[in-house]
Amino acid sequence: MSKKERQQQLLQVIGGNPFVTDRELTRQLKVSIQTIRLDRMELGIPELRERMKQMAEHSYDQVRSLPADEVVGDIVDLQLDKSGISIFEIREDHVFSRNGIARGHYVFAQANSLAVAIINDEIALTASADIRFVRMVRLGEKCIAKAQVRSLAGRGGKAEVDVFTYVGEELVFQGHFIVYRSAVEEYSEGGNRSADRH
Amino acid sequence: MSKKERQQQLLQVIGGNPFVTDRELTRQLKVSIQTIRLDRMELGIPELRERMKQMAEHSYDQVRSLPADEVVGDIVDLQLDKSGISIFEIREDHVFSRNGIARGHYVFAQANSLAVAIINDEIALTASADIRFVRMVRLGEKCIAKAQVRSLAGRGGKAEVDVFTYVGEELVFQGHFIVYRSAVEEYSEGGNRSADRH
DNA sequence: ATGTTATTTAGAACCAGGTACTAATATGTA
DNA sequence: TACATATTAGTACCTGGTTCTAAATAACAT
Repeated sequence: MSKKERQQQLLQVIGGNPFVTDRELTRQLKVSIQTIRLDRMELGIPELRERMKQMAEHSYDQVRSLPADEVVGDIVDLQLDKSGISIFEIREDHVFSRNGIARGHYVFAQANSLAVAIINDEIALTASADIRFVRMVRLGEKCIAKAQVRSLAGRGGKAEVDVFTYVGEELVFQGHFIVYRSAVEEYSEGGNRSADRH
Repeated sequence: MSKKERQQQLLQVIGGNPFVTDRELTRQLKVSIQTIRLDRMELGIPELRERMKQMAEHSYDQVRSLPADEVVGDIVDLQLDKSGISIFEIREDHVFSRNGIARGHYVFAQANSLAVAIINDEIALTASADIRFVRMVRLGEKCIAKAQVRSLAGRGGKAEVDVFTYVGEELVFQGHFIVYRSAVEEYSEGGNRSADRH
């Protein structure tokens, strides 16, 4: 068996079972452990422990990425159909554990929540958005999102809301949201709106 | 600080960051490494490597047991730098209580997480996104997000990822993500990590 | 065959992050 | 004071490697 063939097989075996040790590989491929290790080097395959670590980190980040908590940002100022401000502090839960940089969807969630809350209607849902993460946000930083309604189609139409999020003076995020609004009664149980928005 | 208090703190610290070594724990709890180890014994907390192994096995089992029926809120298929699938079920926490419609940022979060997870680099961050909420998603519905990498600029560049989210056959969300990627070496312990993922 | 290069194997030193075990030293507490 | 509990110290050992040097083997052309 040629070197290339063997390395292909190596990729296959480790692909099929990433938890295999070099010693087990020597049995399957019938070469010395040094050869296995040289092959791993050449193929850029990390050692078993590193493979497990990466899988663990990946899945750990994954778990934390499904936001479990409801409220994203405290709305400190709200003028319905006009403007609003929300504050959101980046905590451990909101960042990648590797580097302490905030996951984008938390920054988005703050802006989205604000864009929806600002609309004075029974139902307000985001229809589409065009967003840009201007700079990374880090653990401990306080994001201040400022929203402005740009246009309001009559009842049951769409609204356009711009949101700019700052850390201090610095712009970190900007988004242009199209928000559906309708006083449609299909779901409303007649209560006054706004109470359950954040 | 009493033994019980310390052990409570130990549980907390390891719970908050399972990747912590005993040595780091001595710094945080201000006791000797032997005490840390005795505490771990008593509490039945395995060593760091075992913890990582268990996490890795857990996620690996989930990935390879592609049930498509029962799994909730997780990545069920992942081909780094190519494509991925994630499933997320909308529960009470994720909807407006008034009408049972999912808040947009949860749907976005699923897509964003997937778009970032799919990128095979040390650091991957969303730079910008263009998204559309095609139809409302309701309480109890299962969102299946499918991501495809459309382009990959060389190391340290940007990647474009398209994500389409379905409930059953119906498209509910679509997004075009620009994801920053960099193999910044500050954290990398060398080696590419593509070969060992299925 | 001879020299040349590539490939494979061997072996020793070292590392992280532990376990297992023994023993000494606090710190209480009855 | 004596005894028990808690804490610290230290050593030997383990796994699954890395790094390095060096030798043996194979492959190939001249």
